[in-house]
Amino acid sequence: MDQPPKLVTDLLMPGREGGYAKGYETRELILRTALHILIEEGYQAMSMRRIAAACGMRLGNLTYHYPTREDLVRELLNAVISSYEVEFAAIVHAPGVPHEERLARVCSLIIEDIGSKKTTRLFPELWALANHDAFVYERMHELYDRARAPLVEIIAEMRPDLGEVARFDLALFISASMEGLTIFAGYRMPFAQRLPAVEQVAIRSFIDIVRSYKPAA
Amino acid sequence: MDQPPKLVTDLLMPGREGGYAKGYETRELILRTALHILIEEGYQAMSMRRIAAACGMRLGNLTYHYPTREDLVRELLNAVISSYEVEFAAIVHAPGVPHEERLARVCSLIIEDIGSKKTTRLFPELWALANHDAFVYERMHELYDRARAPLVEIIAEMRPDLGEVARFDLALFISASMEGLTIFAGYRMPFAQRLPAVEQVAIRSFIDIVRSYKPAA
DNA sequence: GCACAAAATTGTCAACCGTCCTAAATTGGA
DNA sequence: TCCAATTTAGGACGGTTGACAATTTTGTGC
Repeated sequence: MDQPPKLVTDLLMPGREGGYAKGYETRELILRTALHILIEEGYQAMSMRRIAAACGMRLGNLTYHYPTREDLVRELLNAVISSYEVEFAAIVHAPGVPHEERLARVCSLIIEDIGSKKTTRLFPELWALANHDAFVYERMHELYDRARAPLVEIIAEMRPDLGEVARFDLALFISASMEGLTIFAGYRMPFAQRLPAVEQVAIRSFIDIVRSYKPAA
Repeated sequence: MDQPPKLVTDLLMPGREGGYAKGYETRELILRTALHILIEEGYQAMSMRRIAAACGMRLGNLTYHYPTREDLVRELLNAVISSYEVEFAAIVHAPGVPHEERLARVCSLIIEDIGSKKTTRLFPELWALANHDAFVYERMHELYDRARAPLVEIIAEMRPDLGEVARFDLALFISASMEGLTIFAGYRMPFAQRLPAVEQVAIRSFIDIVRSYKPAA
């Protein structure tokens, strides 16, 4: 009742090479549990002992699979971000649909995702971590590059007259606008109720600016 | 060289009642140092010992002024947010200036602030904390309420035909759009260089949507 | 079912954390 | 100047953290 059933896998781990099947399942359990703690209680609550306990295993076993906390965080980040990446890769094309409608659909998907508990909780943690951790910074912005790609593509079709830089600036603005909604209208945020309405405002605004934008002389 | 001289006080402490002047200065040093660590190294690095050491004082002394870490965090948050609140309160009025120009100026100020190191580093920390700390959540959204007020006011003047809800949705979208820029074009973010250009896109977009918005029937 | 790699257990380590307490030094006002 | 209020020093407590080593149990391919 707290959250509708998830539509996408929220964790995408690299295939296993060697090792037992049990070990792979255990690592999956570990990352899934770690993500759960991260979402529910935040980054600092996600300690090795806390994860191990929540998995019903001993600390030594956890450190067997992930020798250091940094190893675990890296793997978790890779798995989580990979799942977003395949999601974005899937929504790129919709042949026969007008450009503006495609823009609206892509934005709608992203904004609805922002309303989910996972995204509302996870990304602010990443934003904070990225400011003090080069690996998180790198990996996170890699994800955003891929998320922006469909926008750049659609904008290019709507405005072939624009230069690449101007198209990019538009996509950047649109992407940033949507991310900003997280804090105000994300899951259990004070204006979560307004998310559908603001989504309409946003999409109208995005279509307008892409249609009418004239780069500075 | 790392940052231009700050234009506003970045800390606003409540006036002292009783007590010596020395103590007030010490508390100010403590909060200023804590803020510095928070910005440079993140929330979890901001430990009592770390703060005390950076202040050149003993732990016992720090705990005299702020008995618990929670006390310190509360005071720090109040001081930091208060300084933003006076900043916003100051930019409300500009008589004789056209509405659209006023909207542009307010947004310009906010976006330029987003480009500062302090804001780029501080707010993502707040966003993450707010998800797991009721006090931070409350205080932060209180700040955003005040930051949105000037926008609502200007929108009301530009669009007296709109209902309150529609005006609010517009202001919410505009506010969220700007905050979202933090992650992409804030201080030392990958597209910090594009901030001035995106600012122009944003402001044009905001003016357009406020001018043309028609609420759903 | 055997042998061996993989997985899981158990216990220890130094480092750090927030909190608390007492004694000394300093300060500011009468 | 003197005294009380305030500030600082210094240490100790219990608890948590990440990392590590030695050991036992388990799973799988042969």
